[in-house]
Amino acid sequence: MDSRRPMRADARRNRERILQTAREAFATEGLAVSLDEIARRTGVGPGTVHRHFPAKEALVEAVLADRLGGLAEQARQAVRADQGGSAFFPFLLGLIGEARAKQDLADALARAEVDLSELTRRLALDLRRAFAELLARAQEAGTVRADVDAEDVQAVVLAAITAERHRADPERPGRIAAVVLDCLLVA
Amino acid sequence: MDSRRPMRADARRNRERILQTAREAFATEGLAVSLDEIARRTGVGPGTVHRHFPAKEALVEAVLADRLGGLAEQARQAVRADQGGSAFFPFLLGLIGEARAKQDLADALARAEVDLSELTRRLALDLRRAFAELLARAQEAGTVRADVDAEDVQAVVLAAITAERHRADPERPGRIAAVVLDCLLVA
Amino acid sequence: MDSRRPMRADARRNRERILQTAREAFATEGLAVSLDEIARRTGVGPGTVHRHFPAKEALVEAVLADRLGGLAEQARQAVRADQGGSAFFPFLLGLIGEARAKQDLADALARAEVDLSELTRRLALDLRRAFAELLARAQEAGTVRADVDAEDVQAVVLAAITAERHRADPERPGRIAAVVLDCLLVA
Amino acid sequence: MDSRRPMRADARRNRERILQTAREAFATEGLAVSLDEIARRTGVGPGTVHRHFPAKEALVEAVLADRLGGLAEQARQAVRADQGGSAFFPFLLGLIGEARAKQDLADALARAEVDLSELTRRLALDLRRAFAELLARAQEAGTVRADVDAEDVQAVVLAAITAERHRADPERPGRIAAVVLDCLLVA
DNA sequence: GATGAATGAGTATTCATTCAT
DNA sequence: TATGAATGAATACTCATTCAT
Repeated sequence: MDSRRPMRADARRNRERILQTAREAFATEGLAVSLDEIARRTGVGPGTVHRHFPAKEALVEAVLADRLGGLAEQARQAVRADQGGSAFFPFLLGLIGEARAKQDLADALARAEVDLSELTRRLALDLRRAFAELLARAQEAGTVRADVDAEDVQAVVLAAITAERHRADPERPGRIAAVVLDCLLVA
Repeated sequence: MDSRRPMRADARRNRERILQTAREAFATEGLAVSLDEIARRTGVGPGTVHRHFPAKEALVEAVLADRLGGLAEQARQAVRADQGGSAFFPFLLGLIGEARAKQDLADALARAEVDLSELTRRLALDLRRAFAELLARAQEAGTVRADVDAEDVQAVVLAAITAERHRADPERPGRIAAVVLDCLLVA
Repeated sequence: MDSRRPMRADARRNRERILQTAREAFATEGLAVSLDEIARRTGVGPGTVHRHFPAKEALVEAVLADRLGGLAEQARQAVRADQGGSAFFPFLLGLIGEARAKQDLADALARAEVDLSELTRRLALDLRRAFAELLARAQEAGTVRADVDAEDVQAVVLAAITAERHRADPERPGRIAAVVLDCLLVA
Repeated sequence: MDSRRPMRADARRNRERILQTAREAFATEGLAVSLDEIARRTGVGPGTVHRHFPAKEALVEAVLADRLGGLAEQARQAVRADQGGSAFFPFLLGLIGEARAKQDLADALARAEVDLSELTRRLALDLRRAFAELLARAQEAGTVRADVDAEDVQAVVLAAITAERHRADPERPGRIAAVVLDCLLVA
């Protein structure tokens, strides 16, 4: 395959549809969903899935990369919109809110540091950088405690997502996450 | 199995040994470990595993119930030893510390509320009650914020475990968990 | 599995039946026959084949080893029955005659020297030794040319089998093989 | 494909290139090489391979026919150059020597008589005729035993190739083949 | 009760072949 | 015509579950 040539329109469409199916399947049912099942739900043959993603791991990674890419872009936007650290908490809450609907985000964050390909590592780094920038501004503004770093914040976000997932209160969405995030405030 | 008749001594011993093997296997390698493998490690045939646990799910639940039972007992001890809410944070930190070594604890807590059998639900309730008692005392003593309930605390503990698992600092074990737990302190 | 304990009677029977099916399938259709097909023909599930032969290569080797073992035993008998080199040509002709019916024998000889397990190598060596003994006696008796060794003879036998396979004359079975074997006579 | 119309120049060129790739691939790696792989190595799409060779078997046959055609041409040259049967053994030795480098020749000879198309059968016949001519002259000259026919000789050649392949002595290439060919000499 | 052999549906992956672009 | 994407049957192998010994 000549990777410099753009993919044929129908192929690209199929690739997107498979990715979409996989994203949902992995998010709601976990990574154990079989490729045959994903093919079936997408409405293509198993061979088509394999053409686009030579091994299951490749599909998992593609889903992950897609997610990380989106997050990194959101983070960069937040940096551009930021005024004196004001974007920090809203960004985190947005992240958590999104994760409530799409469970795979937590997986993306959780696995971001491990066993991944070059592309994925680069995207994770992009995200980390924007994260760090937002954090630094909030710390300068004195709203966030000084003894945490970007990785800590990422861990806390993951923690908040986890908490939210297991203590979802339909009446007050995001409440428990907000409680957890409180730990980042200056004392 | 006729549950009214006590099990033969050797049968009970086998059941315990299988449970022990499964606990360790699930904790270190995840639920994907095969029953044949658990049988092999225990030194029994696969048929024996099936006799005690008719389906894999039954074994998973038994491991979970075992874990929850242990936690509930620990919690009750903490209640008995408590002096003016003093046992609250040490108990949580103990929980988190233990979870660092044994991954299945997080799963136990996370799944405690869902899809489980009568026995498991009862044990989860026992745990919840002791938890609530510890929390109430700490809130009366004024060390824990008043706007959280026992379920919130459980979610925060799960959050702290998650954070700790993804931000493990060998030099300062428990640091990020402590940061997260800070959110429970009165403001 | 405790390999010191004899296999259960029914298991041994199944193992033999699978081996038998595989022998015939490999001999008549080549190694490309699928394990599922062999299972089907034997009347067992694919899992049963896998229990006895963990990978396809293991089954191929088992078939091969079986064959080599039989050949080695035949060769040793020929050595015991030999009188002044008299057993040499009859043994070779017997080999070739058998190979006419069972094609896998040629494969067994051909692959005997390569890529094989300890067991297989040992059996191949046993065969070679008996072969060499028969050859030495025939050479001493002056019926076989002195400038060939046991490996040469094996190659010539393989050659004769090949020739026989492609020049099978139903009226005079073994004729072309006999012609080829003539090259071993003293000039 | 309309065989009455000459192929377009570029199409013919593609056909040749695919054939060339297949020849090398089959010779060095066996028939298991996939058509996609052959397409890739040739630098065309899999559809193009299929256009020229509707099924894999057709490609295999084409390679075979190509080989047989070449052999027949060599044989005819040998006949033209022959002086009183002098070309017989050199031709056979040349064949065997070539087969040492290119494994597919043995396959070509071995399969020449079976399951093949009209074209292939005709080429095989051409080869057989030239073979027979060489043999007749050598028999007239009294160097080759009278009780073998052209098909016998072909079988012996195949046998010698097989022997050579399994008893290759790097120090004396062709030795075992020469030993086998000895069986054709008059006694 | 225990054993471990057998079952068979299920998994990831490959590849000859078809067909839309 | 050429391309390469899609198809889907097939392959080797796994494993929860059943059942004869």
